[in-house]
Amino acid sequence: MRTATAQRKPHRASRDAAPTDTHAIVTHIARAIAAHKLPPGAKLGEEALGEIFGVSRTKIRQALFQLTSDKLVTLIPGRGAFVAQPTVREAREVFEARRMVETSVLTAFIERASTKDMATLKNHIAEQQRATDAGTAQTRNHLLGDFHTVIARLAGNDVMTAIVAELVARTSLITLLYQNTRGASESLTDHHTLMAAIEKRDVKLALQLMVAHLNDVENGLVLKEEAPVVADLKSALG
Amino acid sequence: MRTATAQRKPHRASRDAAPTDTHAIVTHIARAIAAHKLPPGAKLGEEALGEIFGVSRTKIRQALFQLTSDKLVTLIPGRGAFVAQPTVREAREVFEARRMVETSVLTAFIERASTKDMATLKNHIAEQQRATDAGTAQTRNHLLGDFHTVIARLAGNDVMTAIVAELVARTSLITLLYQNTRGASESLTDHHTLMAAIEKRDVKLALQLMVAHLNDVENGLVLKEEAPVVADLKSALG
DNA sequence: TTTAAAATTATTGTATACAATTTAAATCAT
DNA sequence: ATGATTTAAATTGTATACAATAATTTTAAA
Repeated sequence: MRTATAQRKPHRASRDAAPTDTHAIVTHIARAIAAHKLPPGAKLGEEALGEIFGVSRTKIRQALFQLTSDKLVTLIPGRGAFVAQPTVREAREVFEARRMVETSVLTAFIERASTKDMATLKNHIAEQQRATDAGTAQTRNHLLGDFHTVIARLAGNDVMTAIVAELVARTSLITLLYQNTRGASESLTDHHTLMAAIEKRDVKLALQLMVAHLNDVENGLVLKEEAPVVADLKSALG
Repeated sequence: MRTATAQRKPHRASRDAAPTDTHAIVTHIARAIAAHKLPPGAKLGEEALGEIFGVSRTKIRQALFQLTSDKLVTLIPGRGAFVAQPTVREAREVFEARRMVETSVLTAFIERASTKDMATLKNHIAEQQRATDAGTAQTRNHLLGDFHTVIARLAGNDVMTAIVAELVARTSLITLLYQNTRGASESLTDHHTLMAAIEKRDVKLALQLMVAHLNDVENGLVLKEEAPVVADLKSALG
């Protein structure tokens, strides 16, 4: 069945470390990007990543392709993979998309939410508060973004949830590249105010607040084409 | 630098056929699915596809991963790739997502469209008409779906355009799986009526018509869990 | 004959080999 | 020295090798 040629170094079937799967690698890198450990423009060398994750280039490649389709990584043919550097135009489009998508999702949530859903959401805000008071910047930022995804999830539409999640991830890259002058505490305040309107099931007010919130974040950015930032790998992926 | 072992059959650098790139493969398979040549549930064997496209499994694999992230293909670990079979729930969610997303996009289009944009859209409908009168079912269906994507593109937001395009592609899979009883001519009529409202820049009416259109398509489906359909490869990818 | 078990064959998952580029370094001319 | 050319090293793109798993067929038992 197979044309036998010459024997080489044997493939090692059982490994010492865990058999890290592709999804884990994608998540790990995505997290590092969201946590601003890997700045926009950073080179993502395949061999280097393979070494870090104890896996061959094959899997790294898969991960990089997936990240590319998530728009977190840019793949330049023959040159390699880099952490994406969304343009000003793309940044504006992502924010517009969020206004469009999240207003619909929020409406659906308010119309459908059970008392339990409301409690879940309030609880999430409490977590955000705790992380802001006494957590790392990384978890705080993650939770602040995750809030929007959670609303989508509780609205009960997985398709919309995936869309929101992708937009939120892209936003975190954007806010790093165009240093937002707006602090995390302002966002948290927005979330509190928004939650109050949601709980009263005041759709009109809630939509107004959501749009205002997204606008404020966008306006807090310095949306000018910047000189690319660069940095190294090994330190970022602890 | 490299540990030389034994020589094997040489890699053929220059090929006889065109050096088909991954994107072309993705498009080709996606088209075949949209054209209903590859029914939901059909097995997508790697070796077989490689033979068809004259390329190794490596590239086929990449293409299948991409199609999986587009939700047109389902990847079962250890078992292989299959044309996706969206569940009833997923189908409903895709339609809800389209109502949410496309109303926002349509509003933006009407507010921003230049006279030229209007003409472009009208021209697209004329194409749809021609394809319905005297074209293949494949191009007709493609154009009927593409109409929605074109509105997004003309609205000027690439992020939203990508989202709409993905939802439209998934819809074509859904309409096959849950045989829609509604004919193409009805959709075309809807498009004509919608265009009239768009041209008058009557946002309220246009939104009403768009939602009604999407609802009618959804209601034309038999949304019951069906027994899987299956079929072969070679014939589908002419 | 029908079912269960074993052996066989085919397919997927992952690593590696090698060609083609691209990047970096070294050499040479101005 | 500075800039252009050549040479060398590293990196990416693609195919292939082999291991592991799943599907299939064959054989054996009931």
